[in-house]
Formats: sequence, structure tokens, C-alpha cells
Amino acid sequence: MSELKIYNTLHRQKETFTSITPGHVGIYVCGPTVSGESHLGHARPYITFDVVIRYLRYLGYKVRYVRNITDAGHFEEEGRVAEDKVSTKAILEKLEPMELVQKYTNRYHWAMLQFNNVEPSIEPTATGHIIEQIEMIKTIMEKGYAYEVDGSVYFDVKKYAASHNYGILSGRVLEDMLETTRELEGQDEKRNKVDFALWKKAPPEHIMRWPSPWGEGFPGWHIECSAMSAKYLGTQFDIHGGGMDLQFPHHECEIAQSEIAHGDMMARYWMHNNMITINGRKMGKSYNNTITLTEMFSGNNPILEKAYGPMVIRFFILQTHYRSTLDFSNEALQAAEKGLQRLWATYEVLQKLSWSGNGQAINEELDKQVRQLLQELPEFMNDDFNTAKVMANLFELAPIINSLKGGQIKMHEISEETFQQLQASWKTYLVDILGVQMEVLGTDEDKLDGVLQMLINMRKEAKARKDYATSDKIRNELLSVGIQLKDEKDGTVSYSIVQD
RNA sequence: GGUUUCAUGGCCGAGUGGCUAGGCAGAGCUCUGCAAAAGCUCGUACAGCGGUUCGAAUCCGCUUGAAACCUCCA
Repeated sequence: MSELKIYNTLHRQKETFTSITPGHVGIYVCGPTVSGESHLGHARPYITFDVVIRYLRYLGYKVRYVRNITDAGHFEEEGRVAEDKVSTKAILEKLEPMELVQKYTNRYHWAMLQFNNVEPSIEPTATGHIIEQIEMIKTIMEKGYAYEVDGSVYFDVKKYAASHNYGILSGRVLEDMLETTRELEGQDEKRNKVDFALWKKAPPEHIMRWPSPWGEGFPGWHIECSAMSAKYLGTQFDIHGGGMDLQFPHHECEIAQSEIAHGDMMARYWMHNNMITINGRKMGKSYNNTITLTEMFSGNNPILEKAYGPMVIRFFILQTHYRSTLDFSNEALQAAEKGLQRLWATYEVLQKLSWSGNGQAINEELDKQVRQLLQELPEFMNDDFNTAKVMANLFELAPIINSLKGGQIKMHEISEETFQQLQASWKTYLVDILGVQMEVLGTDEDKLDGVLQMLINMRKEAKARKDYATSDKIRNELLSVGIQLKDEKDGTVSYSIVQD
């Protein structure tokens, strides 16, 4: 089997993946700032890296997956005064900061569950690691790469850049940045405008504040990820992931801080997913063009023609390579919905089939074709997680599977071994790795099934006496509540739940 | 203004030198009481202009257009 290759933003090329500790992988993914609701754009990294984790585990690695929750420390420019984003919003909603954080954390967890994302091994919060952050800042100061001004601490980028490669990840040149960086708050305090805050002094009215050697304040923009990743994954770990828009300044600053504090390039492989766009523009708060996940699921947004279920969104995202931009449109979502339904229906068909050869000759050409399509699946995943190609092959296999059921292709035409592989691979790739899960019936599945079998029998009887009015009524009314009957070739009737 | 990307058929999207994915939509056919589902068949696309090459969507140059980052952002 081919080796796993990952596109490493650090070197702008695909590289063969080897982990620091054989058999183990440490991965850190930048999680949400829980000061607001997650939108469609946020879903992309979580689903992208979910598949990464799933595939690494499938390959046999023991993966420690750390995904943080930022519940303090990010700033937004409002009235040219630096304020903690979480506290700003909390005052508006008249909630305690931690109450607000809890509310959006809960919603975020709920959404992750809807997407069938695997849970992180550790989900550290910024507020839970103030001490670690302060300790790290102290170390950076001791080494002479940070300075204090009036209760705030800044990282000395110019000094760092003299002996280190600042811009190594983002490809930026310090000289350019010195000229082009815009005027921001607190510039007068900084030695250079490219310097970034490690610790900010809290103004009197600020409600999120912690004591520190420099007075009461709160942690800076980027320090949490450096401190928490080092704590749980070590000063150098395997993979660091996040959205492309985090490359600069967030990840670049993480690298600089960690390099000084720990003496290591913090992560060996840097993976960045591309953005989801809407009408060609990035979906983002600044553009005011976001669709929240709750709105996606409910259809409660004027842009949406209908509601789109979490699996539809998952499928939509995975049909595109993670490093390409993905444009939102109702048409594309609906196409994804149809495609998902087709693949899932085929999967269910396949799991119910069993091989029954009878000594007749196999169709070598067909058998070979199936094997080929199956063999390519791991190669596609190994090629920087090309889920789009994995799906394409599953789609190519679908008519073959449906023909095995429909009788257009006889079961003996493929070998037993090939059939077993086919069955196993669909489970592995569609369910285990791509994470598609459509078990919508839940615990009452048996009861529902009983009711449906009764209706199916009633319809059968109606048809037998050519009472088509009754049989069509049963069929149509079931469809209107989201259950579609399928008349099979052999006279049996099956049903499927329509996703919406 | 600087940096970095991208431009594929009606729509969404794979794809780095020849074999020209896949999905959705559309057309025809098979099956069916009629449908649906399923199966079969049908589309020869790569922004424009040059260049390299036996051969380019794929490499190089220019032009045009779009985006991301440079500021919180997934």
C-alpha cells in the first residue's frame, strides 16, 4: 500500500507522513471561539479534521486529538479599544461571561454530534489554562523576546526575526509587514507595529480578568494554543490543523512563541483547510454573510430554499478536496443531498446482500474492475485525504451493487473474495472514514418497522384486487411523511427514510 | 499597495503532459397497473492570447477576471 502523504503548508508541498513516536499521532486543531454560534464555514475544519483523525486511526495510529475551546483571549477592534470578545458579547446579552461561554459551547457540542464527528481526546479551554499561559509568557520574557509596557506584555517580533524565520509558515516578509500593517490599538505601546500581545492589561470595566505578575489582565491572541498544545502533546507534535485564514497571524505567532519558549518548531505538519464561500466571497462575520448551523438544519434563513441535514452538509463538504474553496449554493446542497441518499441506499442494499456463487464462471473483467476501484480507495486517502475521489469511486461502484441486487449482474460473476472486500470497504470508507451515518430511526426502529410492514401488506392486498386508489394512497401518504416505498423486481417492497 | 492562490461542460466539482473522474440537473429506453427506486444509453468542457512539446486542461509568458491574507476570523 502507498504511504500517507500530507500537504504541509510549512513547505508548500505534499510530504510523506511519519509520526514522531511510531504508532502514535498527536494532532492539535484550532477550535471555536464560543462567543457566538457556529456557522457553515466553521463546519469545514471540524469535518475535514474529523476525517483525518478517522483515517489515521484506521491506519492503526493511536491518535491524541486535542481541539481547544477559546473562551477568552481573542480581541476585536471596537471603538479602537482592545476588548475581550467574550466579555463584550456577554454584557450585550446580560449574561455572565461563563454563562455565555457555556451556552455556545453546548450548542457547538450539539452541532458536532449532529455531524457525527469523533470527540476530541482532550478539549482544553483557554480560561482553564491561564497559569500555563502566564508561565509561558514568563519564559519568553526571561529569554528576552518579550517586554512589558504598563501591565501588558508584547512579543518582540523584530528581535525574533533577526535570528529566526518569522514568516516561515505564511510566506510573509517582515520588512513588508513593517510598512503595510495598519494602525491598530495600542500601537504606541509596542516597539514595532508587528509585535503582538501576549498579555493585555484589563481596563477597570473589564469583567474577564486574572491576576498576573504584570497586574490584572487577560491572555493575548495566540498564546493559548501554544501553551495548551505543549502541555498535552509535547513541545513538538505531529500535526497542527486549522482554517487557512489562521495561517497569519495566528499560527505564525504560535510558531514564534513556541520556538522561543520551547526551542522547537511546535508542529511538523501544518494542515489548512480552505474556506467556504457564498456568492464567491468567504463566509465570515466581517462580511455579514454567514448562515449558522442551526439555520442550515432548520432552513430558517432567507438564503436557504430548504433545510439541509447535517449529513448532507458533511457530504457536501467532503465532496470537495479540503484545500479547495467550496462555494455554497442551494443547487449544490441539493445535489449533495441526492448523492448522499443514493450512496446510502446502495450501502444498505449491499449490506443485505450475500454472495452466492454456484460454480459458474466469474466475469474476469468485471471482477477486475471492482477490485481496481476498491484498491484505489486507500491510495486516494493517502494522497492528502482526497475524499472527493473516494466518493467518485463509491459512486462508480453503486450501479454494480444495485445490479447485483436487481439481477442485471449475477452474483457468481464476481468472486466471493471480491464481494467480501466490496462489502467491507463500503463499511470502512463510507461509514468509518467518511463518517456518514444515517441511523435516523433510533430506538423505536422495530416498532416503526412493524407498522410499515403492516402498511406494506395492506397495500399489497389492495394491489392484488386492483384497488389502485388505495394502494397509491398508502404510497403517497407515506411519502408525504418522509418514507419512500420501493417496489423491487422480485415483488418485495422495501422502504427508505427520506432525508431532509 | 504588498503577499499568495484560483479560473474546468446547465450547476457542483476531481484531475499536473497523451488513456480526456464523479455527482446533480436534462433527454431516450428497460422494468412497473401508474409512479418512485434501480439498470442501460446520450454531453467531449477546461477564461483569452502566445510559447515549449510529436502531443497540454495539465509546463512557461502575457492579458483579463475572481478570491484569500496583510485586522478578529474556520
